[in-house]
Amino acid sequence: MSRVQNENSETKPSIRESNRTKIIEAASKIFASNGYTGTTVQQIAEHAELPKANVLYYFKSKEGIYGAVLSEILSLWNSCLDDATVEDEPSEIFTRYIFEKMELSRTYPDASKIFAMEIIKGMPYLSEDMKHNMSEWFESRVALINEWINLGKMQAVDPQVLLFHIWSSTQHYADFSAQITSLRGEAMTVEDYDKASRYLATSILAGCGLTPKFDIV
Amino acid sequence: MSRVQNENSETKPSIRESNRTKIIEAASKIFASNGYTGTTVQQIAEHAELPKANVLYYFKSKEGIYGAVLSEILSLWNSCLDDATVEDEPSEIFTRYIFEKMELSRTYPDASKIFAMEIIKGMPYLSEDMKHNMSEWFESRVALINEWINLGKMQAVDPQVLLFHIWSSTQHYADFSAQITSLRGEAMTVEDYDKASRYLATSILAGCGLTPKFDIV
DNA sequence: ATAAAACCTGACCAGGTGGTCAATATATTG
DNA sequence: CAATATATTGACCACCTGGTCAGGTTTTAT
Repeated sequence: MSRVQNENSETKPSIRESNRTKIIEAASKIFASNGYTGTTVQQIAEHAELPKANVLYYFKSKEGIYGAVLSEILSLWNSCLDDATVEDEPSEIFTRYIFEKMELSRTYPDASKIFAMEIIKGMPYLSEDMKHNMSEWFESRVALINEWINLGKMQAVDPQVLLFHIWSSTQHYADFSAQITSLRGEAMTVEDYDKASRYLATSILAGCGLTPKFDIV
Repeated sequence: MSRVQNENSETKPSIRESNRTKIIEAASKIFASNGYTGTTVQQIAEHAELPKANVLYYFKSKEGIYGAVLSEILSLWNSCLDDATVEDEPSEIFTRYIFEKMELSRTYPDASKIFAMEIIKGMPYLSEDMKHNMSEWFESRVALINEWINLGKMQAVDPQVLLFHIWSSTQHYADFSAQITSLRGEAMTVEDYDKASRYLATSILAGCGLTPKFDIV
């Protein structure tokens, strides 16, 4: 009974977990704006308000910190698309998915940036395990979309290209926020995100011969 | 007679320019896959087949090399959208622009990657000059699109959001090529790029109430 | 030919980096 | 209250990095 907030199976009280999350949060910010090699353990330590040696006590190495950050990020990547089925309406699922991805970009821009840089550099630290999970997820979603197409629920578009389209256009608002803010002259507000989401949903769904269902988001 | 290959106005023979471009080309590759801080001058020197001290003879500093690479990249960024006018048909211009951006992603993926990382990190090295140029270009294109809208040549979509959409969905194929190859199981061919370009043009133009003009690309 | 300019490069250095370690302090447990 | 596990930390080090420089070679100009 009680003690619910622990996602881990271990019953370790807290100080360990508390410090580890403090470090991971600090590291995420710095990795996002400095990149992996541009980040020093000293910087992470200062941001976490811990001595450097203490940081290295919880994570044996800088690479260990980075790995923890990466896997933390991937655990965020769950979405409504995960448990969509053939019975669902693609227009609803895609609309919701686009809004979800946009909300993720708005709420966790650092996570998106770190992931983006990792991929741009050729995924040097992404474990085979993570790649495998990504591949499985991707294949199953491609299969699902193909079923929708065969059922005549949407136009015949290449499912892979469609997924890339959704990812790129939504993640862009996190990854390129500096440029967007610079060009617009001001940062994106929640309303701006909503407008952009509606536009993206309209355009992307139109490319599938669908009309977005805004009432459900 | 002969000596045509010099793009610069100076009549300096060649050795200087030849070595500088050798260095910049080598640096582009390494910056793209290692990032700024992840790249060492030694690596650039080896790739350019020059001793390190010789590299530092042509560029005073690592930052100098990076700056040269960045400005080289921005000089690639010219496109058909630059000299489009109100008289032009938006469907033609956008179709051509999307195909151009995709061709750029396919042909110069390293340039796109370096630029993407620079922006993700918050544009720390982009000169005020370059930012200013980008802003001017952006504002004038936004104004042009607004004119098209006022003339009823296309649906009323936010021009800023539209441009971000085009950039993100096309540059994705350069920046995230590692992920794309990994998920597809094979690299994108020229035909794959063409298919994806057609799809993107269809979807993005549909979002503006337009139909792409494939015959002109 | 000769002087001047441009080019080349091995050797070197000061500063910063990730990571270790031994000593100490704190918390947990029986 | 031990005693044992966990947590904390300053000091330290081997290594790597960007950058310098003096002395050399080659090219160009007169």
